[in-house]
Amino acid sequence: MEYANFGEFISTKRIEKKITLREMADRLGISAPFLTDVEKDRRNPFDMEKLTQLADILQLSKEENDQMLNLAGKKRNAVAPDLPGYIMNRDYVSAALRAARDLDAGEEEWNRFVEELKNRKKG
Amino acid sequence: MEYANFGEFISTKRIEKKITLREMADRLGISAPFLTDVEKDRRNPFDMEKLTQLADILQLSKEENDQMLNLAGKKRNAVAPDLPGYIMNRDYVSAALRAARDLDAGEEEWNRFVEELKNRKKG
DNA sequence: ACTGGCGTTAGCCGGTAAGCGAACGAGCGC
DNA sequence: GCGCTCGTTCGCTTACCGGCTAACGCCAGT
Repeated sequence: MEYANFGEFISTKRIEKKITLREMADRLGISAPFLTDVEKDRRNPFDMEKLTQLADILQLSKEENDQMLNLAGKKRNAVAPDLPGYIMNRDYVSAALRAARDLDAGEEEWNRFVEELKNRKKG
Repeated sequence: MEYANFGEFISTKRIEKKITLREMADRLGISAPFLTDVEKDRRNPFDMEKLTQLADILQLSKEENDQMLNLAGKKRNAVAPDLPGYIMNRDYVSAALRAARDLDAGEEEWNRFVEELKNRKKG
């Protein structure tokens, strides 16, 4: 499924699960007005803590969760909020990203990297 | 060289180059008090535009520049500010980062990725 | 002793974001 | 018609952050 933004995503998922807006707000520990604003894309997505709760409440699959995180990042015009923690303080990751950027690595090259990782970890 | 934080880095480099604080502030288009605060690590590092100017003023090598960007990121508790632009809107990069995280990829694996990239682009 | 440059301090301002309570309008069951 | 639930709007408070001006204390030179 395609979603225009983070708010639309969580709104759709919430309604699918037949959860009321006020109930979800309660479960997240926020007010209903705040939640409706986020769903309507008038506020920024939540912080990671609430995003984690959200994934639990909405029972998201890993794919859906990744999608949600990406949408959360895009609205903030930043990287998905689960990634900085991994990149930060791993200077070799930063260095690799710069190398990939400077060498114009494309999608296939990144995918090949992932495949090799999987093979190596499995074998 | 090791630097405790971004401010210490730019302060050290500035003094090495025998540039006065007020002069550097002028060149960056900011006030001297603001600059001193940043050097003393009491304010956040600059935005990318000023970081680029800074690299030019201080005549940083690529390695020094990367180091500066990493330090700028750490102070903000975020990824180095040159990277989000590359990661964002490249969902395959986000996906690869998550895969690497979940598979516990180590430094050697990331470095191998970079080496392969270099070989492929060169050959 | 005076000046001038240097880094620094203190305090202020404007913008933006998180988050809330009060109150509202629409729909529905009785 | 009444009352309830639901989503929503309005306006407010609080906090942080970028950036500034004014003014300070410290030397070095004259």
